[in-house]
Amino acid sequence: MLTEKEKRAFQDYLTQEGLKFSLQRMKIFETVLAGLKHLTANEIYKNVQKKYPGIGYATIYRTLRLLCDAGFCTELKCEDGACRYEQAFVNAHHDHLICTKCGRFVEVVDPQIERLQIRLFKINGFLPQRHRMELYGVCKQCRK
Amino acid sequence: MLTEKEKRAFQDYLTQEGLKFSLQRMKIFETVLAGLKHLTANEIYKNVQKKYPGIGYATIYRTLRLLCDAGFCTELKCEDGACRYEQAFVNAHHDHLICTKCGRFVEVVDPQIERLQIRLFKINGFLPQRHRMELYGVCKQCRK
DNA sequence: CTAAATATTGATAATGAGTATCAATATTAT
DNA sequence: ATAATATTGATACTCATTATCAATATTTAG
Ligand SMILES: [Mn+2]
Ligand SMILES: [Mn+2]
Ligand SMILES: [Zn+2]
Ligand SMILES: [Zn+2]
Repeated sequence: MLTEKEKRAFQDYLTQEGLKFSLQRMKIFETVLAGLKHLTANEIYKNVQKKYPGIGYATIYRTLRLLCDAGFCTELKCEDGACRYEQAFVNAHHDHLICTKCGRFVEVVDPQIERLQIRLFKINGFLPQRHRMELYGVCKQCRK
Repeated sequence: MLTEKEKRAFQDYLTQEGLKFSLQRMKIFETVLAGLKHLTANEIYKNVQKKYPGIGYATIYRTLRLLCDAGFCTELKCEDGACRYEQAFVNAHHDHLICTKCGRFVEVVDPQIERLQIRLFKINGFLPQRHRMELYGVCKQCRK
């Protein structure tokens, strides 16, 4: 699931930025990119620990910040108060449908909505930067 | 800015729910409904203190929760990690354009977007409950 | 290949928002 | 008025995240 090309891109980024390579950084990068999506920092911590016990909490947070800054990963501030992370290497921008019963995330993009959002920015004299749209409801499985 | 009718609605709500009237509750209600919008709990705390020194932090949080449950007020989980509150007595649902330079909030509703959101729920087998849409950009003033 | 320069790490203390606890006090019903 | 009950403020606590710092690892220069 994680290609050599992606690993190299990460190493190149570190070099470009004058940062040093470390095994913990690579393990976190691998976990975030190859693993499940929409994980909290704590879930990522537990995942990385399986492969690399002894890793510190602080390193998880530091590296997640690094990955977000580098654009390999995006942060999603959730309603439960925690942040969830998902790889942004392959996946481009998308929004989320979230089940309020089971927490399921469904990724969606509606080009019409995206266009109307730009129009809203324009109408109100804003220079568009980014947006966040979350649709909360009950998924099919949870209604049975 | 705060009418007798609104005050009475609050008192009626308390009675209906078997809750008791208190001066601190009324002061907080007045501040949230009459004051600025999109304030954090701490900002509301400081505002209420001007009129009612000695009020406790816990009472602010408790009453904000009460006001949200009652539908007088809505909570907006912001990117800076804090919640912001705004009265919902007059104002119905709306979304926000937020300036990333100055923090200005502009309230918007786009009926077309709202319709497309419902369609997205349907397409994905979700029972719609609510949504949140925030558009981040740079406002006209901040681009000068 | 060393050794110096520099960045990273993990442990842990600190922060900040929000919640839980509890005895003192206020409101309401009788 | 009195008893029953809810609310309050102080404060301890939780939870996610950030800051600090000495020990360690990586990189660079010689
Ligand atoms: Mn996603
Ligand atoms: Mn608003
Ligand atoms: Zn579900
Ligand atoms: Zn602005």
